[in-house]
Amino acid sequence: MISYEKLLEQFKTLLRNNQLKFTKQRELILKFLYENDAHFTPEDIYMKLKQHHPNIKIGIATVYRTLSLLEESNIVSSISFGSAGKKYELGLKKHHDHLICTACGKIIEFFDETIEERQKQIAKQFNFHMTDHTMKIVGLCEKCQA
Amino acid sequence: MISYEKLLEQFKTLLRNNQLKFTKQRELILKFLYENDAHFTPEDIYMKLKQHHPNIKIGIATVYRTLSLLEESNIVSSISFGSAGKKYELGLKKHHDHLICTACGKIIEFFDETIEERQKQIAKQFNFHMTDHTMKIVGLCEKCQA
DNA sequence: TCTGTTATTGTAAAATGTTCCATTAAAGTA
DNA sequence: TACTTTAATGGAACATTTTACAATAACAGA
Ligand SMILES: [Mn+2]
Ligand SMILES: [Mn+2]
Ligand SMILES: [Zn+2]
Ligand SMILES: [Zn+2]
Repeated sequence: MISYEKLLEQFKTLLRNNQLKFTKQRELILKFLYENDAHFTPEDIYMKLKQHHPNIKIGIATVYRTLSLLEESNIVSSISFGSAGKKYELGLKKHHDHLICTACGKIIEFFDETIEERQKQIAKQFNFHMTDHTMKIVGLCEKCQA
Repeated sequence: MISYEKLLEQFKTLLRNNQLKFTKQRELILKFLYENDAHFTPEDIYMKLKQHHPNIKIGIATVYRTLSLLEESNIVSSISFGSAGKKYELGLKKHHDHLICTACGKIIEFFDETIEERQKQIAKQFNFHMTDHTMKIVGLCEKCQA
């Protein structure tokens, strides 16, 4: 797993290469996701940051904007639910897909080489240049079946 | 492919079995999706219906509600995009997944037995009761690569 | 460190999507 | 058909997400 310092350098380089600026707000959001290995809505992140950093001013719009930027830059990834909206997580872990429980909202992560390989073949078959893919298995987790 | 009359009967039966009512608005939306084999946003459908049926009153809220109902009833299915929101299509076709071009919005449909089978195995492995699954391959279509 | 340029910010407004509620319409019964 | 019950509707209120804009902070160069 990459260290936070390395990640920060990587982010700063990315910003510099695109004539973008490194701000307190952007750093806070990146750090929050680095330190909290779970899936969060923009609102989740906004509330937590306001609470833990009352001295630093931050607006909800900036959270939305920064998450979009981080996602475009492939630093975070998102999944969306039927109702609960979009949730973000740091995308540093090896690529994975999700099982989502519709009853309790639990998210299980998995990786399957066979599926990954098949996706590449399908893209090729349609002369499609794949830049990303997502797969969600929706249903009931073990507990919620009871 | 099922005829519209059969589909309508199926829908009416479903409504009856759930003490729901068959309304002009619900019929219009179902018919629109039956007659137009593509992917539409709720706004798309709302505009088209207002335009082609100026005599029948319909509200945007009803379109959202009806699409949700139809999706829960497994009559339509939806895919969501990065920006363009959620798009709906009639779910009568054999289950399939999607390739989405980020440049022109083109949607290609595909079905892959290997992936379907693997998904079942993964759900089983996590003692997960799968009720649905979606997979999206995002990238550039043949044309947009040029 | 000071200064000039420009991207980023927070706030407010706009746009999109969801929920509430009083009115209307569907559907069953006589 | 007339009557009764109850679900569905449109419009407005509300919530969430995106955008516009003027003020501000980052950063490069002197
Ligand atoms: Mn994940
Ligand atoms: Mn489709
Ligand atoms: Zn669960
Ligand atoms: Zn394309």
